[in-house]
Amino acid sequence: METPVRVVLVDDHPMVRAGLSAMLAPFARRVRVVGQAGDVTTALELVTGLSPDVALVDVRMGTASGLDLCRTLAALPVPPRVVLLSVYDDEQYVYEALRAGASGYLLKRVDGEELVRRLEEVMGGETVVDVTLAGRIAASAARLHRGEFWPGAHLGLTQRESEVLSLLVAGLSNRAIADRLVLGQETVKSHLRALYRKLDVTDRAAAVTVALRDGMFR
Amino acid sequence: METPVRVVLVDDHPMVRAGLSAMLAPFARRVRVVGQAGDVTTALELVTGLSPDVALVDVRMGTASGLDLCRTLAALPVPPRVVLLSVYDDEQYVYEALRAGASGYLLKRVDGEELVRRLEEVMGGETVVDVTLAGRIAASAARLHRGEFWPGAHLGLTQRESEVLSLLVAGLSNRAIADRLVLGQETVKSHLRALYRKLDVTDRAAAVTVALRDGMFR
DNA sequence: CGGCGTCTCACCCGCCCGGGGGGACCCACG
DNA sequence: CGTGGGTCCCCCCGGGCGGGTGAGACGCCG
Repeated sequence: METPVRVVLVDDHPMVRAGLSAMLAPFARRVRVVGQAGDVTTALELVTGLSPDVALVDVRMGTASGLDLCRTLAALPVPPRVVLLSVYDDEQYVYEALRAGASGYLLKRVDGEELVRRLEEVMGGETVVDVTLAGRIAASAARLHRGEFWPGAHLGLTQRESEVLSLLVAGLSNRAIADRLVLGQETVKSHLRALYRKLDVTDRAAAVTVALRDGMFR
Repeated sequence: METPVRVVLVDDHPMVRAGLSAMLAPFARRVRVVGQAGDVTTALELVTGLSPDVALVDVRMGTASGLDLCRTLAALPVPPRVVLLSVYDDEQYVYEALRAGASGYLLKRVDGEELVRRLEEVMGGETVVDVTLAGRIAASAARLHRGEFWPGAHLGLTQRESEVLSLLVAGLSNRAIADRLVLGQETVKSHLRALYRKLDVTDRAAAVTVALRDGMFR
């Protein structure tokens, strides 16, 4: 066993910090919490002062974004590895996180043993992503290979229909949709009819309901 | 000092449970954590078996809703007080929570001292709401006193308008809405016009988008 | 080459819907 | 007691929308 991983916790909830500390306490020989911060400024002071191995950062700290902090930390002369913690199991966030320079993206459902193992993996140079997310990312990658990448493809919508639907959800009229997509409104009506048939609805309001409930758009 | 408040923790994140335990540990004489559950079923077993004073429940447990659990617990022969914990500082959730039978709605930013005090207040029969939320809710106290709890009340919708909107989201036509509510469709149109004005939209599709995005209906 | 699906556009029809009036009743509030 | 808001209903009107049908252009695949 090597020297323990030195970790700084960054989260605006005292509760979460206490939870992390408590969870990591039994593994003190492998992971050592050397500091805690509840906001971005003290987090920066702490990291520059202590030069920890890893900063364990919440992605959503009230108003401030953990992603921004991640970028800031990654730009330091002696950057720590940054592992982001989140409750959002959304693929998109993972991409942003890794692009922001994070070495890991874990969900808050992890337990102590798992967390310690992941932190050690990060120290070994690996990039760790929560397993459930990793699975989904793999699945969506597979979909990409099959060519299904626009929202609604799983319902048999064509790309164009998906575009029309997104504007419909945005509240645009047929005329406005036509202008936006540089089409005649008759064309838009054609797409809408196909859309209604595939979504099994009879009007635009119901189509919006189906689309939003399905999670195709936000 | 009376006997300590007996609390059961319900949260799908082991970390949060650990954090709560750690935060409450220094106050063992006032609050005692007698059990922890990571899912709804074990939570039910625990509560029925231990009959705790308070169940401290996360509103958002992965897929399951803490609100549903709250309703279930409130329907038990010997119901515990239920205090919901959340990261969402949205008035609407508070309404739903209280309607679901909760005795409290606290944000996860609370510290140990605060939490202990709140739990004791709950045991005293009070209904506790996070102070920042309480302030905002006080603004609409008049509505609360009149018992206006329907979805959309926070946007100034009347109860009738809310009913119409819900059927609109369900994809019904004006005629169908009128039949369902036993009204003339001219009346429905009246309500819809008021609705469009309040939601700042011009047609039903946009109204559906606003309603669903706001979380008024699912 | 000849289907097949997608995307594009057109014409016609019927009517629901949005927008503008107005007016009735009831009840709470001042 | 007046006033204001909520609920309910009515009229008219024009346009947007849903529904049907048809067709030309393009790319794909067997």
